Amino acid sequence: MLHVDLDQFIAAVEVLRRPELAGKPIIVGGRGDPTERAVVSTASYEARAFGVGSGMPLRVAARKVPDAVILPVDQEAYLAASERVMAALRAQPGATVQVLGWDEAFMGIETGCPEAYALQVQAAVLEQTKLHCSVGIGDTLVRAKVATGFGKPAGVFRLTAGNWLDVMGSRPTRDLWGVGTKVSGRLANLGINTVAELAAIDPQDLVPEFGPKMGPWYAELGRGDGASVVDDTPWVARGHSRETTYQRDLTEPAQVHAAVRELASHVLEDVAAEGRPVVGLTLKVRYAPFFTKTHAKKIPETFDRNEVLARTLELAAEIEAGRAIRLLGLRAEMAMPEDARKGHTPTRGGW
DNA sequence: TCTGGGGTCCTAGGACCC
DNA sequence: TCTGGGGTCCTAGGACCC
Repeated sequence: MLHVDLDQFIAAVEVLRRPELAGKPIIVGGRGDPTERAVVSTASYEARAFGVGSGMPLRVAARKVPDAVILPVDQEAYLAASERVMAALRAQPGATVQVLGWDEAFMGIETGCPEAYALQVQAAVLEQTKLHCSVGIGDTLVRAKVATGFGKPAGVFRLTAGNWLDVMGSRPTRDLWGVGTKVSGRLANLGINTVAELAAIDPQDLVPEFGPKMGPWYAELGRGDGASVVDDTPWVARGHSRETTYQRDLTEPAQVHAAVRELASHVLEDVAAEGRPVVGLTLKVRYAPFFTKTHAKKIPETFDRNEVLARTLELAAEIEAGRAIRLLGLRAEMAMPEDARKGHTPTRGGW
């Protein structure tokens, strides 16, 4: 299968509508104001050369690249561009397309020459959207996904059982898709530092540290093994959430109350659009400077606005009085349709 | 340097039941 | 009087991804 990933997608979309920005260091984040609390969504390659990356505080990024063009996030524009890209992928002969996010997808295909097919995909995407992408080829989803990183920018790379360890074996476990800083640290404590070392481990040996599911899954990841089926079943959201980071911390009870109501009304709109009952609520509170606490509540199936709002306010009552609040988030979990797929995908994450 | 906003899934521990 | 063993549900929190 193939994994297709657009190159510096958000920055590229911005350049499309403002061609004079081509070749400049572009940073997209928040409302485009580096004095606000916000982080970088995407930086162009020119900005990345200065050490700017996704997730970095906008303020810090602006300091690193004084000449950067800093732009606000425009989700509608990226979504529209994304839909054109996905349409181009779906139009490819014999392709099953599984969308992973705005700017990436798996493609299941039958072909004698995947490299030729990949070049064809790149040409089609470029022709129909004016955007460049990189393509990974693999015999599992994990290998295809990891391969794309070696193809960037605008290239093609193939990873299979045959060359996986040659390419990845000496790399740190952190380079694997699904291993972050925490897990790589815990693996290091077990004496496992490289992908090759992880690949050699008996899956059962990781159960005491990571549990019955994740332990064996990490071992599989080290080998690059796992699912190899591209699934184009339409995605069904498990829930919806809204979060707001306040530019100034909330300190007054009345402010908190108003903020919770605001949040709840947004979440209710999102849920209403799906037409499925709410079965659980989670209120997330970040007390300044960085302590996060969640309050969760299962609720009887209900669509009812007032019911959900009342339950949200019950949760809000658990907020500690007198503490400065930097962020509030509310997540509503929805009842799943009977036939919705569950646990098919090989990793966690927002798709 | 000081940390967005949208998601998914897993685990541990306590409550409760038989 | 002291306490098995299994199950489910719920809450809280963690980790990761884009």
